[in-house]
Amino acid sequence: MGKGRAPCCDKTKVKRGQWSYDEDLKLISFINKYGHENWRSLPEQAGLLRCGKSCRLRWINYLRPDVKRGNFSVEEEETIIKLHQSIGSKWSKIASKLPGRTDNEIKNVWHTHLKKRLSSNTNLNADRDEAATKGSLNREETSQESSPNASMSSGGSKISSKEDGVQIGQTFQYLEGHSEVTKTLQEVDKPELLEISFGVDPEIWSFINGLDSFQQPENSLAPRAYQDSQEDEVEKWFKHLETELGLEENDSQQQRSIVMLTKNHRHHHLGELRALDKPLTKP
DNA sequence: AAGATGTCCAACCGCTCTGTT
DNA sequence: GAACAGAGCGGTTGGACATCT
Repeated sequence: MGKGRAPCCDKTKVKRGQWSYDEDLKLISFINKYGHENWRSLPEQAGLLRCGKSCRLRWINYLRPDVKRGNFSVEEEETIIKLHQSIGSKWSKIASKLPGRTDNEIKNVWHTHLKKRLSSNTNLNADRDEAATKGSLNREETSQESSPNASMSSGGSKISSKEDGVQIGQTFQYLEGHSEVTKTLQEVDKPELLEISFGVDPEIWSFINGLDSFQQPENSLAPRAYQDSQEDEVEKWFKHLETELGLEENDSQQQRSIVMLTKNHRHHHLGELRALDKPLTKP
């Protein structure tokens, strides 16, 4: 045992800010191979210039296969409100009652959405109408076509929409500590996620520009079939990228994880396209 | 069209909790 | 029981994006 408390990391030697796709791939492939027994030593072992805490946060809040993204259903929001009233800002406790949701996400939703709603008006119904018209949280944009439960991949009826390569409901394994955990793939591939911003290496764009028919419409709420065809293209791109990064493996578990990652990331990239509002053309 | 302002969310910070020696 | 390391938690912030003027 050393003396005094060691800093969690050397701030001058770690990268901070937005995670890159490469970093995500490294982290997810490392955790799939070796698990995350020790967050402190993980970054070095995984070849990441990141603080262990940062890796942990990234994994838990974003890369973890069972993390559910997208809309909070009315039921989920009401659960948050009720639990917050009873136990206060115990976000991790609240998160434990909402499968697939992270404490950070719940906290954000509370601070940016639910708190205001409660303070301005205690009438939930009136506020829901307001939220719907304002399109708050940019996730309501598809609310007309989705029932409150439509965005939930757990709790309600099991969604089994077919996705390219993976399907909702598909099970897969990954390591958590020393034990192998089997998880069911939840719906993370939501059109509304196109709004999420993501920092992308400019070189990646030059590669994307080489892809045919990968053009983002002005309206990100494109028909589902259109998005699916785009996703096929992006899938090809990610396969190429994995090869380039030397992350391609025969290990089926890892491949599944990478698919998960790519499915998360492609939304970021699509969102980026939308943000840039630039047509992608062949060089 | 462009600057100002508002909103949202990923990530960081620092503290507390828990397990280990 | 004390001291420490590592993990977890909750508050806060910075930056990207959206909307307003």
